[in-house]
Amino acid sequence: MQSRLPTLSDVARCAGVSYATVDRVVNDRGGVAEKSVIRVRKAIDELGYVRNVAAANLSQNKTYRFAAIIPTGTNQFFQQLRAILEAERIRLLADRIDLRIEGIAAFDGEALCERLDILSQTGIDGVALVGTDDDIVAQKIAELRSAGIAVLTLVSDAPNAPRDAYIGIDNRVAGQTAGRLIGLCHGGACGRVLPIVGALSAPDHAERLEGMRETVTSLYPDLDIAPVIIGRDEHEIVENKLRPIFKNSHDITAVYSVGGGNAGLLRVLRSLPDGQNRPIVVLHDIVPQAREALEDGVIDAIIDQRPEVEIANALSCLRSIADRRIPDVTDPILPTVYFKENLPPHGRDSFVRPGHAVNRTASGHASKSRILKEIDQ
Amino acid sequence: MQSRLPTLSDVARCAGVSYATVDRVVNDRGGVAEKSVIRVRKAIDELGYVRNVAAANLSQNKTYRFAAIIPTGTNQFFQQLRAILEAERIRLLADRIDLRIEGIAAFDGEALCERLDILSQTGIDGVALVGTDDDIVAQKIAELRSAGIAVLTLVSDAPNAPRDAYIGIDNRVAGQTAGRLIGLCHGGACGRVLPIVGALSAPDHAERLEGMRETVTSLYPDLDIAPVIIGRDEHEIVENKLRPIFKNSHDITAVYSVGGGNAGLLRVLRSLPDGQNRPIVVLHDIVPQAREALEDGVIDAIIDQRPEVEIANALSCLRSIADRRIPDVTDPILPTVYFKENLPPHGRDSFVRPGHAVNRTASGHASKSRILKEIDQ
DNA sequence: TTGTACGCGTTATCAT
DNA sequence: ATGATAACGCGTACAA
Repeated sequence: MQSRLPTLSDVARCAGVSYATVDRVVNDRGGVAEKSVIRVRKAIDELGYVRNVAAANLSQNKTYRFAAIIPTGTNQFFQQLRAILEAERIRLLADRIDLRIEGIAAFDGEALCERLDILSQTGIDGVALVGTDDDIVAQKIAELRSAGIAVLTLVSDAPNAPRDAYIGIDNRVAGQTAGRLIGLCHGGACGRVLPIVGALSAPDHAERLEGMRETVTSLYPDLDIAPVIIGRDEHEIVENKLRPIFKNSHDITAVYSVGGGNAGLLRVLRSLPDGQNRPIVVLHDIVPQAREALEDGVIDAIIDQRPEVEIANALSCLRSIADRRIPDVTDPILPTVYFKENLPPHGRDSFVRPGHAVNRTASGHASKSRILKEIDQ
Repeated sequence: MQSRLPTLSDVARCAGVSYATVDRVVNDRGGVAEKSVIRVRKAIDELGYVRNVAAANLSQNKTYRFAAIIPTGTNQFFQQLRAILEAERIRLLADRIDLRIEGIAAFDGEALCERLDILSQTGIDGVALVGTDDDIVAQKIAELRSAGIAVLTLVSDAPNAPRDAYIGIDNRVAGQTAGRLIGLCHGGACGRVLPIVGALSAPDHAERLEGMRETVTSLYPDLDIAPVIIGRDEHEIVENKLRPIFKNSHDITAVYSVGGGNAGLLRVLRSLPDGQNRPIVVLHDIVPQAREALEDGVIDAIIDQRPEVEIANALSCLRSIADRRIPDVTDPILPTVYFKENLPPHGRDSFVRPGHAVNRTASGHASKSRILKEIDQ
């Protein structure tokens, strides 16, 4: 029935000390007599004091300055990632988080380093980037962290770099899952799996490939793995490398595409002659074309990394680090398998039905108009 | 470079009106001259004003009072759900959310209604409950909402009840996915699928069963569906009903268990004579025994509903409704397929590596000791 | 070592 | 129709 939770003042009164003393105890600032500490701790326990985060944030009145560096180019997944970030901007501003979204050429460690240099000079609290297996990147990350800037790797880790955290799926596990799926779909028959990657310098691509290889070779010895196609996540390159393979040899029974450029793969699949059985196809990330292909039955499964969850976790983590708090323990992001049946709905429908508590009162309308306005911008 | 975002005072100054007038415009309180409204709107646009939610929350100094009603009993999934909620309590208190966790017999609409009556008298802002297909429950939900209490159904919806929202997976889709998996694993061979449910009055169970039936009958006509076992989510009941079936007939090639009581199923599976091939097994929800079974190869796949995500969404949604805001559009929760390979790690490991920004400063230690203390309780 | 007082941006109330 | 101002709880600068 208590409608008001205890405050630091309540604790001070209960402990018979001043507000400032309680603050010193609570925030470990030191310089407090031992017996005062004990009395304060006791009062906190008795009253069940819990720090009010809204008040704490307000009193500091700090605007966090974060940046996200996302590869540009035709890769639809990164376009989607960028769109999710853009859509979050206003919401984040309401929590006093100022997010810059930067573009950068994919698979280019030098360009990434340059951008990081510029960013660190403009003064930011943290940055999220897509990791590369590249010594100069690891070096630059170390520099940033020495300068007190939080660094997160997103989607793909940066091996040997002292980043604060990696936010993304375990890509080896994703590859193993793909291997399991492909194996299952062969139903004991022989076959040959064709892997497609963007670049082997991208740790996520390399790890997915390795995971698939592990599972297939150990659990499905009747399956063979063809030489890897390297497509730089560009659909033209993928298409051009793939066409001759499907034209000249008919032994490919499965395709595992770990990265982007799948528009090229799909064009090839859709143009296969009727007589030629289409291979089992597993690819990554629900982007529009992949979704269509799954709905049309041109491919069999998509492994997704839930970019919305990744971004939410990354922002929460950046904030915790900037606050010098222990990061919230978020659940690890798991590679998620989608078939035609459990493909998520297009428009991010939620299951919320309109009702009396929403959209009715004056303040309800106020919120609505504000929100609509924000979305327009 | 701006380290301070514009405030309502800034807007007032820019618009040449008082603080209170700006507040009236921003919060649609009315009673403002049209020309003032226009000037304020213009100033807001020019300055890029965004409401500071920390300040807003602080000024209201409201503690939300929510309740969650979770079935008791041996069902491990609900035990897990309860544990997740318990673990969130202190965190929630820091955001001034007071969460009560209540227990109730499973599949018992009357008991649920009684509990809801008691709760509504103690004064709460919102409640989350596991829905039942039951007229008196629908009736009671309507009463609560008329009294201004937000009502969410969690895990299982309540058909025809005017709840504010349903937070959970689409259970028909989950069933369809199970059907697809079972079909794939048969590799074109004939077979007979044995479904196990807790109760058909539970909408989630009924829908999963129906979804599986749809996919199997339409896509895999060589598969037959055996009469449904009703086990009330109790492992002894499940075991007792299952033993004779596996003893007397050897034609079951797959089992789909939509609910709880799987300890009984697993005992039966583990004690099958060596000569008898174990069936393909798909079940729901990663609870310890199911995890072990998947690791041991006793079952083939688990369909999970990510209870942590469900709870996070439910709380966020309750808060929005209590605030009379438009609920955040959260991504729909999707049934997630796990094989042995992509089973999430046990201890909720995150990918965070310790580093300089965390656990070092004085305030870092303060946070740490507080958090550890909270966990002990 | 301990205590006081002000600022943060919003909401709500009271006065004009 | 408009304006002034007191909370709200925490962090912190400064005084004792």
